[in-house]
Amino acid sequence: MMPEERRQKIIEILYANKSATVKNLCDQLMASEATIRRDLTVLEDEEKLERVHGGAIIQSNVPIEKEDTYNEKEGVYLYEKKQIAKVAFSYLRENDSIFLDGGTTTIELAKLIGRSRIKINVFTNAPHFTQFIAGNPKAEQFILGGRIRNNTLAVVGQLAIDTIRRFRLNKVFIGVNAISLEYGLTTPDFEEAEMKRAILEKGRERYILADASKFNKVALCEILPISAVDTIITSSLEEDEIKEKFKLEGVLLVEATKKEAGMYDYDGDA
Amino acid sequence: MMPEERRQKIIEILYANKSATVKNLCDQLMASEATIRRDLTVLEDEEKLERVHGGAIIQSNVPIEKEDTYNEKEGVYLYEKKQIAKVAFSYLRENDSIFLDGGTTTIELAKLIGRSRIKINVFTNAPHFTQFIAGNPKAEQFILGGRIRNNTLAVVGQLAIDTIRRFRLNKVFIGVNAISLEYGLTTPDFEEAEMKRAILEKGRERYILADASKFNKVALCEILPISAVDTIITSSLEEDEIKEKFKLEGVLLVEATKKEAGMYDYDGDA
DNA sequence: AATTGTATGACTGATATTGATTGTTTTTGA
DNA sequence: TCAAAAACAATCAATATCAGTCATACAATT
Repeated sequence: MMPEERRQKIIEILYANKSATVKNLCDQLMASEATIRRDLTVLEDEEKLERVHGGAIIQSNVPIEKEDTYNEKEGVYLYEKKQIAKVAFSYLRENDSIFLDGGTTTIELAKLIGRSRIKINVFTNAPHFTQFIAGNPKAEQFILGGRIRNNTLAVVGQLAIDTIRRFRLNKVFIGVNAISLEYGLTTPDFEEAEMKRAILEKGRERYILADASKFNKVALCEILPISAVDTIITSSLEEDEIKEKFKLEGVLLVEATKKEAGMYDYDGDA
Repeated sequence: MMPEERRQKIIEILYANKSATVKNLCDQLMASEATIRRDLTVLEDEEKLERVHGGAIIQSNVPIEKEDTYNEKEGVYLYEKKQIAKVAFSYLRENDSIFLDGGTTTIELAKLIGRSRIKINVFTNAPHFTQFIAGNPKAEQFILGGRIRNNTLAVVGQLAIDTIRRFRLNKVFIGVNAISLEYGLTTPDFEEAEMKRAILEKGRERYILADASKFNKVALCEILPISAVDTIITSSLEEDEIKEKFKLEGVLLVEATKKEAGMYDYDGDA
């Protein structure tokens, strides 16, 4: 078994049981204690679990605020996300009806909308976005109802999917965890995948917001193939080769650090 | 069982039963008294419980974080709201299904739930509450869908009212702007009044959270008469006369700064 | 073929956890 | 108030778990 594969299984076991001992994991994964301990160390560094004496426990307690301040320390990714959000904002027009999917990139777009005075209807499945968007008195907000996943704070479930089908959306903006030419758009959680698919199917213009780190990755749950979206907004990619391949799929790849025709600039408090 | 796992279970047992003896915990967790005592010492250092001779009780006086700066304009009322929220929290039990109405008092209750580990289902029409409640991994959250009023950030409208009717709620907690014996509960916005009425009609136990400044006031839109609620939790009122009149209407008036039977004390030095 | 890098498991001294035992403190009830 | 009972803290030895080191295995690269 490959190391990554084994670590993925550790996470799965932890999500199922909330905790696991080292011995336990050894038996299930046919690995030595040393290997399991090394895996746990790696996964703890990635903040995917919490080590305790004897094993590990899952800490599904990941408030968005914490994540935000974490990224703020990281710096570089937050900057990229802000750049991507600016480009996405430049695609908005007065009287658009848009959908904003939950995520750390789309939240930057929500903040931009909240600081602007654009007249717009915003649907979202991310309850915590509303306080940012509310800063713009000309924005009308709608939230999907349903159960909330505590770690991403996104609404998921059948009620939400049923509701989204009742609206006509002009533009939809979705964040994903992984983009691959072969496997399309994928994300780790099944219910979120269902939700994102339903949203994409309702949008007339479909935008994916994803920084460069998301490319050529695959997560557990399939959303849709690449061809199901119109535009991917990302931070700058090194390889031109990748861009060409996306063009062949009928997808426009926009890089945040370069200007494209048809965009107008948005500059914070202008 | 791993130490951390066992300590989490201790917290769970305490939330379910409000208190536990050392012997009791020994039996449930198959550990010696020495081990349990050590666990209790650790958990007390982490301020997750309070040790007493013979065992431990829950002590939900959670560390106050920076959030005060956000609400600083509220000033003296914020203290009253926190006190009211603490009393409201003391009415919660494991596996309750509650509704939390949007408002500046109920948000303090949301924060308490988020910092606790009580197992509870929370329905709300206030999207911005979700990030607080998400701090508690054992809380399941549901949000009503619909249009959001930008000034209160509460979901209103027919879709939300239709949705709330599909659920059975154990306890509902509502904030109001004005309470009057003659005119009942009133609030300035028509749609919010509709919403609050729908919620109150669904609740088995109905609690109103209102500080003393809300009494003997009338706002534009009628919600329901006083008799439609079971308990009003408020800060201390000067006049005993008022309390008597509420009692005649079949409403229990609880003052946050005084102790009442049936409440468990969760702030030792209050 | 030699080298580099990574992954793995075995080993070892260090650290943490546990239950028993002891003597001390607190509670209880006459 | 006093004495018995209960609960407690401190200590110790046995056990479990941990982190670090080393040698081996294997694949990719030189």
